[in-house]
Amino acid sequence: MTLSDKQLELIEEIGIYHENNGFQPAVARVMGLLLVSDKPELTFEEISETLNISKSATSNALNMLLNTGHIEYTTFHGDRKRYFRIKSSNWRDLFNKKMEDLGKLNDILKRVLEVRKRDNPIYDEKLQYFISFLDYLKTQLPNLIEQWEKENEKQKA
Amino acid sequence: MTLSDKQLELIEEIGIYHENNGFQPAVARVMGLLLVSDKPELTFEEISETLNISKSATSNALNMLLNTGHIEYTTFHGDRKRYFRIKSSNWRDLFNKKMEDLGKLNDILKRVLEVRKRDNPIYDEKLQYFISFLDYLKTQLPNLIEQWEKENEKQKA
DNA sequence: AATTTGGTTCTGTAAATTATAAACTAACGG
DNA sequence: CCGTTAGTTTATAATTTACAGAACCAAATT
Repeated sequence: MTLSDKQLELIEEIGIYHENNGFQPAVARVMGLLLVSDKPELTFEEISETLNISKSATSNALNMLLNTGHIEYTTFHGDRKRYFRIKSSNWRDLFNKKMEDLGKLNDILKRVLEVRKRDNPIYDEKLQYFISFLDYLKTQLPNLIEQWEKENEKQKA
Repeated sequence: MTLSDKQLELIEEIGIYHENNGFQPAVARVMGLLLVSDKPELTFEEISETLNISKSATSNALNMLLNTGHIEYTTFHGDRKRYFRIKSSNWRDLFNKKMEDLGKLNDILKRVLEVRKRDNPIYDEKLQYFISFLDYLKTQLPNLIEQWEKENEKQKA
């Protein structure tokens, strides 16, 4: 498989994005490739060869991405190869994970307020403020998503 | 300075949270300490001793956090020590950074759609859907924040 | 039953990260 | 100007990570 310069460039950018989110470099490149590839589904061999990573690195990356639900595969009758693709539900998941992360932060911060004993309550105020914002965000986000879905329907109609 | 078990535990949790966000372990622990400490401001020495990290690690961590605007310090007349504390504006910044990151992702995804050539447009649809959601989120987030600020005013009154 | 295909698992290692200890420096106090 | 305090810088040690290469394995093919 050959890729255009733009595709190669994008794979690197997507790679760096995912590296910053805690993925290993090779794993991040596999995500990039599956995303920018003209073909939506690629085999183990295609991935390994196109990205120039060893079979072991490819195996590890694919299994990691399968386990974390980022990709999936199909097979075809009379063909032992697996055809990997990005899980399309993955987008919503990715967004949800970011939001969950904020939730985790919020939980920690609430415990901070419980545990530390500051003489002057002024020091707690800003933190309380942020916590309550995150709580508000959590309640309002579903509404926002609903609203957007409505808008989207309108546009289609 | 002595910390309760709960405080020590929280420092580790905050540490792990920040490590996942790309901070070095020692840096992440310093953030944790400044957050859970009963005293809002701590000296270099207190930080170094309480966390049991070397002077150089402490120096690096504090300078890194100063440079990235996560902490700040005050001084007092006739006292050469600096008193470090978490920048309170930091909370909003932290949230903004997460949102910026989603914006970055969105930019990349838009370019993906431009660059890859998939025969079947069905494969582009879900991605387009996600992109338009992120766009919508970007327009609506300021409103949401404004709304929350209003609610907050009401509560105070 | 031997070989090929489509991987997986194990071992070694280069490179990067993280932290330490010790030497150093700049400011102040006596 | 000598010692102490408050840190910084440098050199280096320890740990972790990320991957390649090779051996390995199970299913299908010849």
